[in-house]
Amino acid sequence: MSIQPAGSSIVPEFRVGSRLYTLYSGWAFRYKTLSDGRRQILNFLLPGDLIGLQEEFVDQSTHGVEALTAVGLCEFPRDGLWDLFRQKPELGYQITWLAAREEHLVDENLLSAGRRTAAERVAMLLVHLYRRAERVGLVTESRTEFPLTQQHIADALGLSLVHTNKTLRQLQRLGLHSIDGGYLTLEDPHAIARIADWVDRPMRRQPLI
Amino acid sequence: MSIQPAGSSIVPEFRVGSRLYTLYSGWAFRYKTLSDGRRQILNFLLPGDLIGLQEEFVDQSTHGVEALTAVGLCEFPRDGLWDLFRQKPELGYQITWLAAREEHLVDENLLSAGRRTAAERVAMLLVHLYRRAERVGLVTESRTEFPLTQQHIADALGLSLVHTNKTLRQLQRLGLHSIDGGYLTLEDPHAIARIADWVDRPMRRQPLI
DNA sequence: CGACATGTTGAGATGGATCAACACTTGTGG
DNA sequence: CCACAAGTGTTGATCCATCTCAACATGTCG
Repeated sequence: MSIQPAGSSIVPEFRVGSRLYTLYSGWAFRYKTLSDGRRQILNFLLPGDLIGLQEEFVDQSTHGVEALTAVGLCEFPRDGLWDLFRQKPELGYQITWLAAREEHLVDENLLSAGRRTAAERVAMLLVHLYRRAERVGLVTESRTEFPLTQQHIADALGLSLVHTNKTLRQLQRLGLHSIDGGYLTLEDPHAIARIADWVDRPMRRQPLI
Repeated sequence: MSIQPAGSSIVPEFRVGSRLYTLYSGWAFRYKTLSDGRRQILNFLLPGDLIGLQEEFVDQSTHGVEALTAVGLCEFPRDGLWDLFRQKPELGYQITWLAAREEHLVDENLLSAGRRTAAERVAMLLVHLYRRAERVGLVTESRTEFPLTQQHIADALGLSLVHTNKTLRQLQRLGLHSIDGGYLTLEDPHAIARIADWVDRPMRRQPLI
């Protein structure tokens, strides 16, 4: 396993033939940028998530991956995914599981960016990340580490930084959540979930790779 | 293989335990809706695309799939994906290939919805769909069947129907494209690609399932 | 023929963008 | 130790891209 510091680039946005990892510890995110610099964060990565699967199939890396905190990475063997599928079909199945789940995350984010208002997007992001963190055991005493800056939130939601700030403050003033000292608390989980139009769907237990 | 008419629902938006198919012929799309009816189209499906993979892993279907034209569907064996991976790892590998590629499509759409202007989104959608159609042999004489209504385009781009119409007309007036009689032509592929900030990236040959 | 889906266009309203300041913290070099 | 720059968060004022509302045209289908 290798360790990388917060803010470092795990997969550069344009690059040929990178490797496949699982995120063992820490937070990261996938992103794309337009040629004039506008950036969209595609989804956030929590422990257990896969990094670099698309690069295996698309010849050029089309998104970057960056560390939000210090991260631990677990690298897959170099000899190719195809061999892995042949030799350990169970592992192949689990990789597909993770790929389908990540697509599900992007689906949710696209629904937000395309159809939700600013307040709904922010609420959705907070609830969604909180529940994901919860599922991988990152929540203690009703709060979770929350290493995103407002710029990250804005880039994830397709909003401007300024409007993101105003919307966050608005929700916080309503007593829905608080972000303090790098930790997120859902002060009124029911209300914030209602705003986000969030329904907690059961997912199968996550495979351990 | 089964056939379904245009406009029919292939996978309803909320449903437990549906099946896995490949789209053999025709056009379809995946979508999600908020509880008040706002709809977001996640991506369009062309021949060779997979339908229903997420349902295999998420216990409840979280997106619907609808046919745009009459479609031919090829159903995977009922006995479960896990057996398939074990017995035919090559097929498993190709399924993962397709899953990663579909995620790549959703990534692109999220970038559009989050960061592109209306004109850029429309340009991107037209170029992207045209190139995809081209890749599966649906382009003849520089045009492709184009079964989307403006409502579909609006729902895919996160725009209102009215603004979608005005933007389409604007691009058409500039001589960038034309949509006529259910067919799309890129009149000025270079210009429209520039607006879309589109770069044609090579992809590996698509596996035939 | 009427009902309905689809496309088109103008006018006015508005959510969110942009611009501009400023506060606070952290790190860095002198 | 201070001076300064850079990153982050906050807030008000103004602007504009897009939304909403409204009306109408066209084509299809029963």
